[in-house]
Amino acid sequence: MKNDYVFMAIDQTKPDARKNYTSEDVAAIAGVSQSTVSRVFAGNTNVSEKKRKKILAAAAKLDYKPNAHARSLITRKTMMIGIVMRNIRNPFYSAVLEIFHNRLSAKGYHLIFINSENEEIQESEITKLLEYNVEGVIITDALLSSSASKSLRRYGIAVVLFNRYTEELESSAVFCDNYMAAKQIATYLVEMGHKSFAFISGPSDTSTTIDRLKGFKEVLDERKITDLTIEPGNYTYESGSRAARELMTRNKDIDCIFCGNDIIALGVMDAIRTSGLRIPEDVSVVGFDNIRMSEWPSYSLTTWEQPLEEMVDSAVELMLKEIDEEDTPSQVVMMKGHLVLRNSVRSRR
Amino acid sequence: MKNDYVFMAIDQTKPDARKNYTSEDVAAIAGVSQSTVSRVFAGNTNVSEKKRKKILAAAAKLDYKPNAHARSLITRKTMMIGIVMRNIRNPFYSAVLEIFHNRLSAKGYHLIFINSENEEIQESEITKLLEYNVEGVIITDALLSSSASKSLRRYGIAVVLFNRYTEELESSAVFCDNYMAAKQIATYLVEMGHKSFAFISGPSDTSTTIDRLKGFKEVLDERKITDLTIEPGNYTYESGSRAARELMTRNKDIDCIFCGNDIIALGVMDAIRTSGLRIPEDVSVVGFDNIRMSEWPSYSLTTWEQPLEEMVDSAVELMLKEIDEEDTPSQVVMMKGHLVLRNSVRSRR
DNA sequence: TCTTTTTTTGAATACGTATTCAAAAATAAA
DNA sequence: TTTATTTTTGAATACGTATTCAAAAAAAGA
Repeated sequence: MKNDYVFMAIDQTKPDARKNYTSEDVAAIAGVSQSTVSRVFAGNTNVSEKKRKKILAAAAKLDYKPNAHARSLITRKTMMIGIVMRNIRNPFYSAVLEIFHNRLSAKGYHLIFINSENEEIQESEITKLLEYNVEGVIITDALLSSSASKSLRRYGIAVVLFNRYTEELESSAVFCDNYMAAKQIATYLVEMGHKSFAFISGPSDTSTTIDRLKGFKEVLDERKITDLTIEPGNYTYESGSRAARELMTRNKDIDCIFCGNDIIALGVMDAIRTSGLRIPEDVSVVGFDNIRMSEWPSYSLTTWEQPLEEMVDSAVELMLKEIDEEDTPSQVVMMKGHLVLRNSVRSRR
Repeated sequence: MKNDYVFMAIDQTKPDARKNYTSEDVAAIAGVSQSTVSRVFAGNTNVSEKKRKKILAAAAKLDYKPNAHARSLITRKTMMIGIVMRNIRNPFYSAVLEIFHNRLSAKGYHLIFINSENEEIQESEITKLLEYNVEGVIITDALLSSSASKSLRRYGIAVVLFNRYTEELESSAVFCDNYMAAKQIATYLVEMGHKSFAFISGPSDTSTTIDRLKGFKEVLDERKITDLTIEPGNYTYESGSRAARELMTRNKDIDCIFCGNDIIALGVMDAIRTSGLRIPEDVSVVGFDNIRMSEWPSYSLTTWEQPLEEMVDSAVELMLKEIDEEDTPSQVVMMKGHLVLRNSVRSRR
């Protein structure tokens, strides 16, 4: 009963579902050969103005549109790019998708969207992309299985990892300097007088988590601070609040928490406040990403801004270069970003 | 200086970028004809087990994958569906995208993702989809221009509107019964003793906004309540907080706000709290959608749940039916959903 | 005017697959 | 065994475009 369907049939006379018109049909009407029609639509200049006019008129009459599959069969250009995303529900990646789409569609490319749950994209998930002859594949927040990577390389398909990095795959990548960022965050927290530290990670085998933890720990080690609790998470709100509850029941003294990303941080803040503690008075929280929500007054989260647009621009640039030029070596671009100070951290001095 | 690039060239010897193997190559190795190879990969049963084995072995050796474009050229099935979305940054629609992908990819379809800023999708935005011969187009949170709609119909492409509806376009649609939902919400607020009402709308020409406002107003009219302020918004957080500030400077007495969607409601709540008022003690707030954030303790928003999964399932069902069957009349499915009570509304009795 | 050069054009072909149709092979029936 | 029937196979073709190549037309030069 909860969700009743209400069907209303609309009487609709469909126009006779005719076969799609082809360049041949246009040619017949315009009184030219198929070749000439093709030349017009391929942007070839060697067509007399008179015939071009005629052809365009005929095409308009039929609402003719060239068949992209037939075209790509012969040009070997599909103008399609696969984008494989994990975590599309994370606002950071919604934004990533939007920006990638805007940039690439401006260049005439089309995106085949693939959502994956896997930390490591399997070959089966991309064989469809191979069958469609995409010219490139963008992978966000995930890695490729080595067989998938090999397959892509075999087919000569450009690959760019976004926000992940691994030496083994030998593919291009764009990401933030997570190591340096974490060092800077740790330094900031130490200098604000914090004594007892916690880090809530993403999946422990991701480069982002590894680098962020490494940088964070290194600074504490330098200062001979040993009071660091590491709590596992998986880059979701729920894992953040779970981790925070866990921390609070086990260790009452923690005075600052560095979260693997913003969405974790929001979960952490909500859980801490629910337990009756205040932020930043009792506990300081720092995130990573600077998603839009982090500046909402309910959170006002101090966080690390990843230069999203520049990162995407850079990834697109790498991708197009790999597509256009024959033997581009894979490149890695690391960006800095910067700390955004808000109200989730307080000095403890 | 802010975002320095750090380039590291990785020396990488690409395997000789060879031409893709074709069914002909596989046939040569397996010692059969191209036709037989094709039969194996098209799932045709009339192939002897012996040759099938040989062919699969040869294909595996070459890492052969059939060319989807050549295939679709002849079968007239592309297994591609276009999904045109507005507002992908709204968590509601991120979820929509994820679910559509999961359902459709399970059925073997691939999504071409298109992001649009427009309330009304223009023909130019979908000509690419036509060129690629997508078998269907899903439009979320937007409508089609009449020429775009005509073009799709001309090409015999299935169209399903998601969360929007218009009689003019004569296309299938799936959406919530916004009118009834709004009536129920209004009734609830009235019965909780509220006296001074506000509605923050989406774009004023969208069916969702029109229906929600209509239902809401109708209930107030029935009860002879005239104290209703309508504030324009555009289904974003910012428009929500702006509208709330506007309301509060103009009208101090408002004791409840019905928001066009959840993301508006979050903006409203933050703005109200920032001004020093409390929710629900001073003002009640109701949203629409039941996105995940609405249950976060910082908000705990009372809202209308749209049965997301069922809606997508239904849209997929309509789409597949239109694709498979020749002359399906367009259908409209309206779902109910239900009110989710949380802590953003208080009784004023 | 005629010749040479350049531009425009169409016929033919290739892209990589699925499918038709008739021949060949295998199987069943007699 | 021979004949009838079914299954498997390959040659040929179609899908709709871009491109090559040679011929035709137009323009430029003499």
